Amino acid sequence: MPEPSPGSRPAPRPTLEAVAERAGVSRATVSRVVNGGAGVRRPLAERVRRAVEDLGYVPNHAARSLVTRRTGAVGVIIAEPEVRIFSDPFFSQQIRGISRELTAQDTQLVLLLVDGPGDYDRIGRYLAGGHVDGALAFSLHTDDPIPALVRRAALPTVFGGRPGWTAGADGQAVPYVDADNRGGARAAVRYLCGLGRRRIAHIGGPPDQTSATDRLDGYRDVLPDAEPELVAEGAFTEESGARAMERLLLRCPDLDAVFAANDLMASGALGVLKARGRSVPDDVALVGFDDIDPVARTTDPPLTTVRQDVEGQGRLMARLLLRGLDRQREGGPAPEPVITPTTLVRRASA
Amino acid sequence: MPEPSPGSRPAPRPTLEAVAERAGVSRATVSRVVNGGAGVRRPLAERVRRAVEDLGYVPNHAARSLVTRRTGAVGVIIAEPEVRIFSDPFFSQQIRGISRELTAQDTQLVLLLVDGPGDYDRIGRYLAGGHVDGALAFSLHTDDPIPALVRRAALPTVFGGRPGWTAGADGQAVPYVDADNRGGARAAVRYLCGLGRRRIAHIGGPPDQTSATDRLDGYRDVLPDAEPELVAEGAFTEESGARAMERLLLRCPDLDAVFAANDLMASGALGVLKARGRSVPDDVALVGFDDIDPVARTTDPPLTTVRQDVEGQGRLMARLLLRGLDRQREGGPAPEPVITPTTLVRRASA
DNA sequence: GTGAAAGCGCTAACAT
DNA sequence: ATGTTAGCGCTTTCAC
Repeated sequence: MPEPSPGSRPAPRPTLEAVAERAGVSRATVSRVVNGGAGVRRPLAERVRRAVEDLGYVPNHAARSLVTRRTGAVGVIIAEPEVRIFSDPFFSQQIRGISRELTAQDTQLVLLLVDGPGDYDRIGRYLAGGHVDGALAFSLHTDDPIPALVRRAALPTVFGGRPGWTAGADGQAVPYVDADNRGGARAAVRYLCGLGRRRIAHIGGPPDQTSATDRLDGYRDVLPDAEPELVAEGAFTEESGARAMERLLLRCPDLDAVFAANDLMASGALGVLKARGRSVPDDVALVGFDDIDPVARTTDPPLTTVRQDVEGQGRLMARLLLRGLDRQREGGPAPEPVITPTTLVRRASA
Repeated sequence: MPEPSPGSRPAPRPTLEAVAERAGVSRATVSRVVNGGAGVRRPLAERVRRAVEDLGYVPNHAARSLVTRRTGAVGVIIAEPEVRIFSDPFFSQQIRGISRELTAQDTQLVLLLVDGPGDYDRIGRYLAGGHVDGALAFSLHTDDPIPALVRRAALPTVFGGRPGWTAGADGQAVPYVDADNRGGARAAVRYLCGLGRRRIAHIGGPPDQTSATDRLDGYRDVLPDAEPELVAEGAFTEESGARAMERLLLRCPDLDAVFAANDLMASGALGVLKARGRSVPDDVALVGFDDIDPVARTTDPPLTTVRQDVEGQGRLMARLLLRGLDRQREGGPAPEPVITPTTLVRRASA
């Protein structure tokens, strides 16, 4: 029986050579056909394709990589502070977007989880080791060691979210994809103004994340004269939003609107508002940010919020990197940052 | 200035050859040193190591892979029905465990997200393409196409969770890692019995997942004569647990205990019980399964539940695969399944 | 348009 | 213990 018995070695995969022989052509011709078939006459190409099919030929990636000097893989770095990413729908969507785009470009996604401070070393070596053609990283905090790593590895990298340090040490622009946080915040606050609200508070995120500071900046763009008491700092968690809301209520009992820097905090704030007997949106109008999937539409009332296309951002990150690879290979410039638009989604909370 | 100007090509990486020349030895010797240095005299090895250091030599992975026929990477397949995995703490922990183990073994994690039925084809080609040495897959449903793929690709694979089909088409055992679902369920139900409960109901998971059927089997092991009315089917979601609880209450108003096949459903059931005025644990004792992180300890009352070490399972999957790789390479047998123990965690709900 | 030939950087026999 | 040598499977000039 030709059935491989449990103890037999795996069958050796057919090589270009084998295909060439079967098709009665040279290896070079097969190679051309396999790689798009440019410059090969139809009948020949057909014969080759048939031979490939018959033999079940699959190109050997290592051999190809050895000569092309491309791995066809990119690393996605997920740093320690973000280990929870997988529980965060935000990241999961972004990864999904990245995966979609990479897949479409026949590029592999190598997941690099940073699992502790000691891991940065390992990741750095890996990146420098030429295992991947480029990297994607999420730059959440200003003191992240990742940027230095990829810089040292001289590896093309695109960041998700505007990095805290805007330019590299050598003045090169750092490529990143980010939502228009500032513009979205402006839209939210303007909307509240348009509703006739006069005492508009803000619950901000942690000041070491640009998404938080950018949204705060947007708030200030519209309300440059807002009293400092109207701004409370949270940590992007529901709990922290609740605490911030309590402080705000204490400091400014007369507030009539709140713009929270994300939906989670908005949800926390909503709970406190209701518990304190303030009706939303009648007494206090509430706007969030992100339009995060279950949260924003399942609160009571559902949240008016600023939507950003997270999956699209992921796709964009991958696309930017892949485009940049070809260019940088030729010594071209790194790709420019991309800011994706946001839209205000009206629901019942404002 | 030796600083690479923005328009310069990336510096070519030093090769074995360069190191050999600098150290005044042959390529073979350098190779030996780089790969552990067995059989090379101290002083020589030292000289080589210094040269490696000086030149910043990093082995070319493609070249090595070409000759060793190992890629040093494994694919982690995540199928469409589980796209939410990233929001599921269960999977995120498992991935973390996998990542930890692979990292420790210097093996890369290539993430393969199946993004639709059409993707199975692509994944199949990829797996057959020799890009990875093995695969890790989660076999949630009985009709999953993944098993067929890896089988066709003749790729060593370890499953997370017992697959629905216990043996391969050729009678080979399928390697997997799973919690002792049946034993854990038995422990839970026995515990309820020990509490003096006499009408113990069960909320089961979807019957096409072995984790659900195994837990049901465990329940039946202890209560072989339980009336069918005491068993309701859920879908492992909080909502489905609530619905199942409602049905149970209708059919068996006199029940005094519930064993739910996971914590999410237990949480849903808890809500219904409280809404119906049944106090937990006084009127109805409740036990869950998984000890899922925020859920089990934050319900009111906190859940008594069956804990499984999910991260450990992930690590085990990776370890099993890597060990199996070496063996199977020599035509050895696939690794045996591993069942990890569960422990009953007593909290306030039972 | 097609083929011949020269490597890509490395490991593993095989010599010594 | 170390060096020599022959490829691994592929792409890519360069002739024809």
